[in-house]
Amino acid sequence: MPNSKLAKHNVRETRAPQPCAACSVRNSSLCGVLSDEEIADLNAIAHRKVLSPGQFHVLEGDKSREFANVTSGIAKLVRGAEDGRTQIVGLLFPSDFIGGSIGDTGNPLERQSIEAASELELCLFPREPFKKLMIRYPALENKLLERTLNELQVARDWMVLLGRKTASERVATFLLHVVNRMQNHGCHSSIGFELPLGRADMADHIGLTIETVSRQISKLRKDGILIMEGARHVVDVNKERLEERAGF
Amino acid sequence: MPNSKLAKHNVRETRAPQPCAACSVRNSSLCGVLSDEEIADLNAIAHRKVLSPGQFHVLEGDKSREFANVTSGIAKLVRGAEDGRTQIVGLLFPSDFIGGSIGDTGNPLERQSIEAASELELCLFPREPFKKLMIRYPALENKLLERTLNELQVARDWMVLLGRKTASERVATFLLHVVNRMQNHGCHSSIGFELPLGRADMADHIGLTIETVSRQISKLRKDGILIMEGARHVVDVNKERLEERAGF
DNA sequence: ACAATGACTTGATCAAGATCAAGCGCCTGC
DNA sequence: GCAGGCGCTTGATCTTGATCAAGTCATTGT
Repeated sequence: MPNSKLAKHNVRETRAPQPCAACSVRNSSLCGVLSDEEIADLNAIAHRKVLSPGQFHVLEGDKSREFANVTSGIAKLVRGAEDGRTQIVGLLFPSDFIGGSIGDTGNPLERQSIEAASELELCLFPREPFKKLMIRYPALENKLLERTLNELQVARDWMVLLGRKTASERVATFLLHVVNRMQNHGCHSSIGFELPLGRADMADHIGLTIETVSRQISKLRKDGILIMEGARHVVDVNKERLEERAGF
Repeated sequence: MPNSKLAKHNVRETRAPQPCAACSVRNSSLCGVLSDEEIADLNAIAHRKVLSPGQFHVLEGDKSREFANVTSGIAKLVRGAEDGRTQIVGLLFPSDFIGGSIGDTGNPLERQSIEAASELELCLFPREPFKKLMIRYPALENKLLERTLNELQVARDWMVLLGRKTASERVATFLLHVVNRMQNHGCHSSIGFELPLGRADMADHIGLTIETVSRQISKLRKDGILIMEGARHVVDVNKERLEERAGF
């Protein structure tokens, strides 16, 4: 496991080192709508990037903005302020796509970036070539629209959490989300799973402080709803009781 | 001005009473990407609906879900819980489009609806015919994608507000949004404008209580940043000072 | 082995905003 | 004109979660 000082120097970036055929999210990602012949065009414009935990991939600035697929690992979509306050506006799991905003009139204030929460692999597509491919393959654009509309629903669900839920509801809701996504991606073996975020990141995602998150998790453990070994490894969860606590 | 009991009975619904040519948002809405000939196809599937303040247009249930354009008035996108807690996840101004989620696998929990904040006119498009038109006119789908990506950005901005901003920052941010949108839509004469939401709705949009919103507005008035006549009519705002208070 | 560091936990205290409680002004209907 | 209701304001008090402050535990470097 690389330490963080070392990590800053080992970003690797490669151009299409292997065909999409070998990609672990070939079918579950956006790419799933393209045939093996069609996907060659996508492969031609793609390049991969590997990030270590804590490293950033910046989405700001409209000159070099790219679309991206998460091919492995977990990423945080982060928005920050100068004064240190930050908000994680989304988690990205393998097969998730990052669309950014498509318009060329993008405002410069879009201070949003992707931060690796684990060892992370991205498949990047430069903006303009990708847009041309969407014109050529309408199914691609259609799938992106469908996913974006879904993301909008998810973002609005989160607005309800941030605007109206209590601390214990927030933590329960967050854990449910993680458990569900982990199960969908097969990262959830019978021996449990690792929480993708530490306490500080959870706090930044659900709009609380580290201490409040910690206390709420302790309470869930005392109440037997959550069984853990150490601070990150979840052994078991009682989803029914968690759903009760999540409210709504 | 109809009282709310009367209002419940005068929903009017008509099928394409007049061509899109006469529509006040013909060019600023999604429809702007279609030529006069092409728009006839859209007109053929459209029907209009007029709502009085407080009336709902439900978006739940995947059988009859429709896409919609706001042609005049202002609407609230509302998500609610059984226990009375409610969150306004967006405001809709003339020319805004309501996409909902496009997938046919829509979850039934999508308890979201549109509530008229003023006299409101919607132009509704049944789901399936509209999707067919998007296939026929790719520019339509492209424009919808562009708008949806923008809405996602806006929703995530709001997540930062709800997760990390203080009460006074929230109120200032909200007022800035309203002023800017009002100016864009020409609803902002030199004699000022009416706030589109009452205190309770503002509270539900920015995640506060009525009382806190009221106190913050009183403070802005005392500080001379906001000049009002009565509780709803804004005579003038100092945008620079409001931006300072909005933070970030 | 041992200091140092960083992630987490726990307790004590504080404060921002919620809740409770009047009261005001305005409109509406009788 | 007047009672009633509604939306808003303002004040007093309370609560939730933030802040401040140790302390634990595991890991890492010397």
